[in-house]
Amino acid sequence: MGHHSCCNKQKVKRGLWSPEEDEKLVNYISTYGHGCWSSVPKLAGLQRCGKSCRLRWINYLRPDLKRGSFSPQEASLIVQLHSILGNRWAQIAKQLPGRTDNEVKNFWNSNIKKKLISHEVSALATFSGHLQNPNASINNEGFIILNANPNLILTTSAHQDQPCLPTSTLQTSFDHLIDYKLDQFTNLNPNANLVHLLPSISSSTNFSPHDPRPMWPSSGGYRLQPLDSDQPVVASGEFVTPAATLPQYVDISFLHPTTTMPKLCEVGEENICSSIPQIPAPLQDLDPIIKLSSFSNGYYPQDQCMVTNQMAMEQIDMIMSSILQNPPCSSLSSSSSSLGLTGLSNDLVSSSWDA
DNA sequence: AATTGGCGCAACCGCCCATTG
DNA sequence: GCAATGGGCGGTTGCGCCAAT
Repeated sequence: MGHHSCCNKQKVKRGLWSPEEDEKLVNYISTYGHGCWSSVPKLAGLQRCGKSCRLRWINYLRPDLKRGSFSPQEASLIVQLHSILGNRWAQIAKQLPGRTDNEVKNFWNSNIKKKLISHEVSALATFSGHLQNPNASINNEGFIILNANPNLILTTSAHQDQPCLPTSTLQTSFDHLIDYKLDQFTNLNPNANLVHLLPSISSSTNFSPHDPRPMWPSSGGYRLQPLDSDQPVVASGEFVTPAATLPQYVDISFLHPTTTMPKLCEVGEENICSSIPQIPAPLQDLDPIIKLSSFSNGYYPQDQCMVTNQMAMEQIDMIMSSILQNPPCSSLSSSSSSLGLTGLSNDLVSSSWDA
């Protein structure tokens, strides 16, 4: 596994491509096209494997590639598409003419991700502050209650790069929380006890997948649910609110009190769009302190693969038209607010490429 | 001037999936 | 139906550059 048949042959060169090799590959593909990649190296007079030739062409030699640093518009688009698509670099790159998935991935990992981490650390400071706030409390069932505004809840995300909070977070120091976050980002602590914040379904309820669906609360708190818990059903990890950053304070007032949570088993790729409530109101009226959130589209399941292409494309269309209509530096705030994207994206797009 | 550490990026690796014989 | 093959994708590695010491 790993190597294709053409790569197992003798005399296959690896490593950086020389200008001479580039020239041979460009000349050949310009004249004949690539056809079957496995035959390209032989026909082009290269001692490379076909896969290597393909990669070199796609990522570097293609004439339609756009070289140079990413523009603010491109960076803005990447941030917003990533909040929808996750690490689907090829899908993201398709929305960026002249950019490759490799380029987008590198840009994210070397530039934006750093900003995310630093932003999340500052968000955690706020989170910690709210936990120490007498207006926030945890009741005896483990619900976080924000008494001052019952429409504000704490959310986490199951997205990759967006780790959940440890249960210990709620009892221990802020420093511990920061350490934990960094561990998560560096994969040093993958087996930590994680929690999702779930709708406040009573833990005393013996809940089975065939029972009536629980309701999203119109107020009140969310219950902490360890990811590795043996606790039954209680929709453990089935649905979490989407988020590009953690922790967040999200206005759930748009969720109608009678909105029902679909069961995971009921939400196939074909009908998830209709299952997900749309956001009727922008978030710009939220208190500034809660504008840490990036709330792309109501909520979606823990498994990001469940997000359909159709849903993603609708989002992408919205984002792209918004970006085209609004120069990012001057008006991204309003455009992102209209998309339910706040705080994080603005900071990122205004600073991530400054250097 | 030499060394070191961080960073960006090109390239490779490992896997998945579709196609083909 | 099955194995071999090829294309594609996301994750990871390692090299080279550069700034800091």
